[in-house]
Amino acid sequence: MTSDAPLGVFEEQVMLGVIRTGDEAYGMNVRRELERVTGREVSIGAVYATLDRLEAKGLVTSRRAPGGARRTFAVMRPGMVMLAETRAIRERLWRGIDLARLPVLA
Amino acid sequence: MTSDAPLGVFEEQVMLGVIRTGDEAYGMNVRRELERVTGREVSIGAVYATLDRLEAKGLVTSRRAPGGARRTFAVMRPGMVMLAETRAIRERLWRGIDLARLPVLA
DNA sequence: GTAGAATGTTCTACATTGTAGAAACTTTTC
DNA sequence: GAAAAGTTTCTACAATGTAGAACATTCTAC
Repeated sequence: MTSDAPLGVFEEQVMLGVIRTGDEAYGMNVRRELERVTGREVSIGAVYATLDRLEAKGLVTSRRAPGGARRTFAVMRPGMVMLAETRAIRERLWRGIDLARLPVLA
Repeated sequence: MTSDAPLGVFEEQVMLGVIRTGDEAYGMNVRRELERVTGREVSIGAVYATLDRLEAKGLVTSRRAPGGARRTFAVMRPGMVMLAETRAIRERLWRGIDLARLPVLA
């Protein structure tokens, strides 16, 4: 149940971007969605490199409409599991921490 | 308000580990806390390498009790800010996503 | 007080992930 | 059918993740 090798932060973001854009999840669109939601610039190269790596790991699939230019992606079950695990672990680490009530140095 | 360069996942974990262990936040202890909470093995080298990088970025400080062996760490204000930002962005990306109700391929 | 065990830190080396941007390819528009 | 717009691929490098052995310090028992 606990597949090893944690997701990197950008990997997680990209997967979430794919899920968020649903049917329309091709590279450029994922990029746009990520920029929209995070408010940060995302280079297109970064998106594809990450998508390719996720696909190589079997967390994501891609297909291209016959004779089409766009390559659309979808998150596969193992990807979902990874996302869930990643989140659960983080949840536990954050539990009980309230940054606002914390003594700070400098 | 939005300092650039996102935190890596292990960087975030280590900072949370430092916060969690409070006064007792020296390397070995942070490691133990991380293993306890995440349920995964963490190599001590990884912890220190990360701690050193975080210190180099000014997100964390360390000091050693005079003539003591242990080096204890604490998260500094910029580190807190980073943690908060990292979390906020992720929150936005996850908002509205429910992994349980999602069509999956394979 | 000293040898050995236990605890803790540093160092080195390499694997994986993050990132940018130009090149190449497709589709659309005129 | 050529230029423009949109999309993907490729290449190269930077930053982060990771392991483990070497080294230093403290503790314990004698």
